Amino acid sequence: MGTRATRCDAVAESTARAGRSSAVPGGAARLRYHGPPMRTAFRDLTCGDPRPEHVGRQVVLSGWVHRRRDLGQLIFLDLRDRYGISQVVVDAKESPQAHGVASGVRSEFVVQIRGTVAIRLPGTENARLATGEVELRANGIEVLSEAKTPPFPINDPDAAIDEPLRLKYRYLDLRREQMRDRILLRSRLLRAISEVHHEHGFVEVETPLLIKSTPEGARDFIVPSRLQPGNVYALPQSPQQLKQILMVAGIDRYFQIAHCMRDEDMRADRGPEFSQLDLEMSFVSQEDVMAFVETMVIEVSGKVVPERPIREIPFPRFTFREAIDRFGSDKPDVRFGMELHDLAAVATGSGFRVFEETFAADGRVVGMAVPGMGGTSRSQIDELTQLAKRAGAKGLVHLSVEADGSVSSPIARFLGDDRTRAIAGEVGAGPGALVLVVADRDIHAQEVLGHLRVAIADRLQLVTDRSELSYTWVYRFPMYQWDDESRRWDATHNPFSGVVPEDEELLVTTSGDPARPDPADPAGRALALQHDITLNGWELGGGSIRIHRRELLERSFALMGHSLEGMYDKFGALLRAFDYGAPPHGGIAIGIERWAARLAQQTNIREVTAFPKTGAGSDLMLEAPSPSIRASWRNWGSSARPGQRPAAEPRRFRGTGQVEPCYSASAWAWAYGASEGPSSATSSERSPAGAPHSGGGPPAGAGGPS
RNA sequence: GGACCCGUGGUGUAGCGGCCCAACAUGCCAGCCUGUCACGCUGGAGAUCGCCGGUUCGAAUCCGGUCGGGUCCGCCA
Repeated sequence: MGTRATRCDAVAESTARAGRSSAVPGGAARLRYHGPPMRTAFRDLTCGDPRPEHVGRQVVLSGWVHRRRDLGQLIFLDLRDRYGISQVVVDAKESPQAHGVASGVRSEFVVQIRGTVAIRLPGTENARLATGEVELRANGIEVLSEAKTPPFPINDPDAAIDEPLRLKYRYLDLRREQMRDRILLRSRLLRAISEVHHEHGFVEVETPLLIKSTPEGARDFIVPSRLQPGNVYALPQSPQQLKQILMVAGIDRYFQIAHCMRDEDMRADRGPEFSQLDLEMSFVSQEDVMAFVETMVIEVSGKVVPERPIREIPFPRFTFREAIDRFGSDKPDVRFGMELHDLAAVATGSGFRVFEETFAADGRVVGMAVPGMGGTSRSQIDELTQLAKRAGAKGLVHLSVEADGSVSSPIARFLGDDRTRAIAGEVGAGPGALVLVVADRDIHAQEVLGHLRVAIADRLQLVTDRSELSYTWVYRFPMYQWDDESRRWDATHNPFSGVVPEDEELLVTTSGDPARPDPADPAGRALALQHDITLNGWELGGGSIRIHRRELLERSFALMGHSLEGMYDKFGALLRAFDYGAPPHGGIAIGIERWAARLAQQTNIREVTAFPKTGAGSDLMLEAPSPSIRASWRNWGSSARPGQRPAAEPRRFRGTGQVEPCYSASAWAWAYGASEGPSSATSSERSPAGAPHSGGGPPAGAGGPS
């Protein structure tokens, strides 16, 4: 091949370069790029390369015009590529050709510049550029591509830009420094994950994207089958069943960066499609899984963001109960205090109706001290109350501890001074503190306060070291939760989660009748061998040790009101696989977007996603979803033909004049109607990052946004 | 499905019943300028204030609806 010689040259160059760099072991040279050579037909160096060592060399650079400073006979061009920025000096006296071209060049033009690397005049060095000691004295410029004026500044890192604009012109947004850095960070994350897993003997296996629909859990994205008109595939919500089957296949240690899709509403930390680090191990205890994952997470963090310290190793572990009781969340942010306190001891028998009714209904009264907020104004209290109500509270009680230690509160006249003081004491409120109290049903009361805890910490900026990585484990989740509406037990995680050994008896001994679920069934108290990992108050991922024994699995399904036939209908492949010798196994799934976002100190996964979708699921750049699919209907078979056609209604976009299609609810009703009726069980790993969704979803026929 | 917030020259904002056929910054265009690095200076073009309807003598401004975007609840583990 003609490329052969070039490649050999390239390798030689690479070796020479690496040799130079390693002459400064561990020094500044480590920060420089010295991977594969960037020398190509269009350039000798990248825009991040030029250094004093290149002085005197005639080189060619190619890149985008970052900025132009035209001083008349002298023009400065900042040339940019993803490696950095180099200053080019164009002197009319030195090169009339270059000067002529440079006068006509504009921002974001792509140009190729030939010139000599020169040391900068004394006093004109730019310490803010890695290449700032030198400059390229141009003696020839060629415009490779002209460019329109961009719709927003590429060269201003501080510019606030309209979100839809960024998404529509994502290729321009990605040219910006911060976005480039985040994409590079995500790339390093993926690479580190791959390296660490291979080092630990994991096998990378890809699983299919066209799989079987499992209507419970999150809504599936559906793909019609052309070869089997009327039948549909589902896109995976996670490779849960497949990875367990891989364990039965003897793979022993599996990992994959898996693409997952869930047709549910978005949040800042989840979207309709996302990537997860999916892994599974055989012949392991929960301790084995947690130990490996912890090691892996520490190694990966060190490779991706070596400058960021991990707050605590080993990672703090909380049972679900402890996390809820102390932090009001199953993803506790432990970087600041303000822990919750149960007030049963001091609030019982107070005569205050709200408290009394709560206790009578087996609810909880919990409180939290906010240091320094004692003098909070009425309007701020109202704001907090609004926050609490939006989090689902019925109300918010507050007490103020004055500077002299006396306690005042609107409800002091109901509680009496002693009791009021006792509450302040119980939550550890010192002088000047504000005490917030919520009374509600168990877990809910804590979660409301937990919500306030995080919001207040955010406002008061209680996290002092934002660079810290604070990982925690949360485990011993309840296996099931009773759903009052559907009158049955639901898997808290997924139906294959194992039960802690001491609770196995609860499952085996009770007489669950699938036809009549019982909220008092002692099996409902069972705790799962489930483990979630969190980072800085976000759930990164979750997993479990699986049930690999048939009888326990059947019992578990029965508790949730599912028949054996129902199990086979949905999980036949896995259950049949279990008949042929399943090793004990377990694993975890970690959301790549959430991890990358936290590592990049971002609060929204869009910031670490190259091409994200909006809250309504649109891709503003590709203009997807589009109505062109209408032409494919004929291929989807007569049984799939909708009664009413899903109207793809054109919507006009602000400022674009483009037509944005969207599907009406009838399209979804149709798509889901084409699949079979409701059924049971989810296949998804619990809360895998990017964008999870699942759980007692609507019956298949009713799916879809209404 | 629900709540809240946002939408004004290319971009970011100000204006929130008449003083606004809309102001500022930046960008853009033109001219001048040989050491700039957010270059500087001079001049210029550019918006009927997302869209529709209503209230009013009068609407960017108030009200209703709608579209788009964001955050949160539900949903999703």
